[in-house]
Amino acid sequence: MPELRPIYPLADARNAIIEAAITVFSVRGFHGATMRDIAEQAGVSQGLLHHHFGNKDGLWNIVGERISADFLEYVAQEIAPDASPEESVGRAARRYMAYWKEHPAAFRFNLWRLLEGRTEERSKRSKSLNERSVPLIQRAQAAGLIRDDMPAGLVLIILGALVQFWLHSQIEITDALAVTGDVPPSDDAFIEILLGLVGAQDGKAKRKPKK
Amino acid sequence: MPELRPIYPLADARNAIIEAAITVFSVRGFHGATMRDIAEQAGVSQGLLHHHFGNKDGLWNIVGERISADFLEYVAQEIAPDASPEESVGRAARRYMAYWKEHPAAFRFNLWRLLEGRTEERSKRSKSLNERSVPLIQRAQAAGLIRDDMPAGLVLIILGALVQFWLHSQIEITDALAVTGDVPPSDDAFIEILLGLVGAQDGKAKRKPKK
DNA sequence: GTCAATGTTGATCATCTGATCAGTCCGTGA
DNA sequence: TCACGGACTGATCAGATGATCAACATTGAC
Repeated sequence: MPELRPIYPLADARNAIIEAAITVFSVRGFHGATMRDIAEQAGVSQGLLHHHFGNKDGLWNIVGERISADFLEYVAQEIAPDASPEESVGRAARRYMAYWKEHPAAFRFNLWRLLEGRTEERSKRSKSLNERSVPLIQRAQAAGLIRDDMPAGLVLIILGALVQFWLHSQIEITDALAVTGDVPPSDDAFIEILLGLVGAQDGKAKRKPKK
Repeated sequence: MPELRPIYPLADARNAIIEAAITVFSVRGFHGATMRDIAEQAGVSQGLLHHHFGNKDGLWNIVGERISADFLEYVAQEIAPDASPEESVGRAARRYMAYWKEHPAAFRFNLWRLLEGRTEERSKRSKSLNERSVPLIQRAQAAGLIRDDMPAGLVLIILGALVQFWLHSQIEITDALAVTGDVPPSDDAFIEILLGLVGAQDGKAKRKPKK
């Protein structure tokens, strides 16, 4: 959290602007946000945004790069190539959820970016993460921990999709469960359910619930 | 596709406007779309939009209601309360995917609506669908066709989330599979994989791939 | 201390956008 | 036939918005 209304020789008004832009963009999207909103939120003049980032597109792109880099750094360090497959898939899944949970603005920004379309570096961004994660799952498949009736990449996609949906659709989930009088599980319990879904399904090797 | 440049006593310019609005809103979202764009796309004057719908919000809401009603009608008729559980879950899942596949504009509009936040009737909208679908899954669970280690509502949510992700993230999916040199399955094959995921997992009752 | 480069502001511009409104056109019912 | 109401248009308005620019402040190199 950067200080607002920075003392003059603040090292980096630039960072304050980026932080403000993340906040405003994530709430209203590209077209809904205004340069004035962002400037006010950052506590600087509007002209300064153009001085540092050229135009609105430039600012949007910088915000996107910042978020991608931050996310990658946070998640990738948990996906060590030499980790034992025993608990590593669960650990990675929990870390993945934790990031988006702790950075709801970044989460929404990515949804906006998906729709706004101005994101052709998307695959480039996820490439390095895939190259770390997929072998992890392959090893877990080889160890009999993860079902091997589908490619490792698909397992990864399924886990990622469900975590994302879990985070942005609590309302729908609550509603669907309410039909039978159930209540949504906790975040950790949900991860356990996911791991059970993709766990090896021959009776014996079935995943035991965590303690 | 409504005729552009309608002859004067055209029964319904109103519908032409709604169709145009679906198109334009789905591409650019609420703030990105302009009343002029929509008017031009519909082949009418801009003033007419305000005459029929009051303001931009009014038009946005009408479009939302139109899409929701259309979707419900399309999907719900496949979910007969008296259907046998044998193939009904698969049929419903295929129909669900088919709708969004055939109506990509409606699909994108719903994503926009999720982000724009102007949608508190969302749960109301999905309620009737839940009340039809959940019992369907419960019966399939009782018949030993669907895994019963999680509530029926959660099975529904998981299937829905994966179909949606499947539709809007083909790029990510292709990338993740490319790591191991795999290619994405067809739509139908993907549905089969999903049913295998949530299928009862005791060796015997396992779901056999379709023909 | 001087000076150039960079950071920063506030005012201003041109354009876009949602909304309004007077007025025209057409069908309909008395 | 006439009058009325609704559909529709085209021009126009007021406000918002992205961008520009001249002027001032600050920093750091020499």
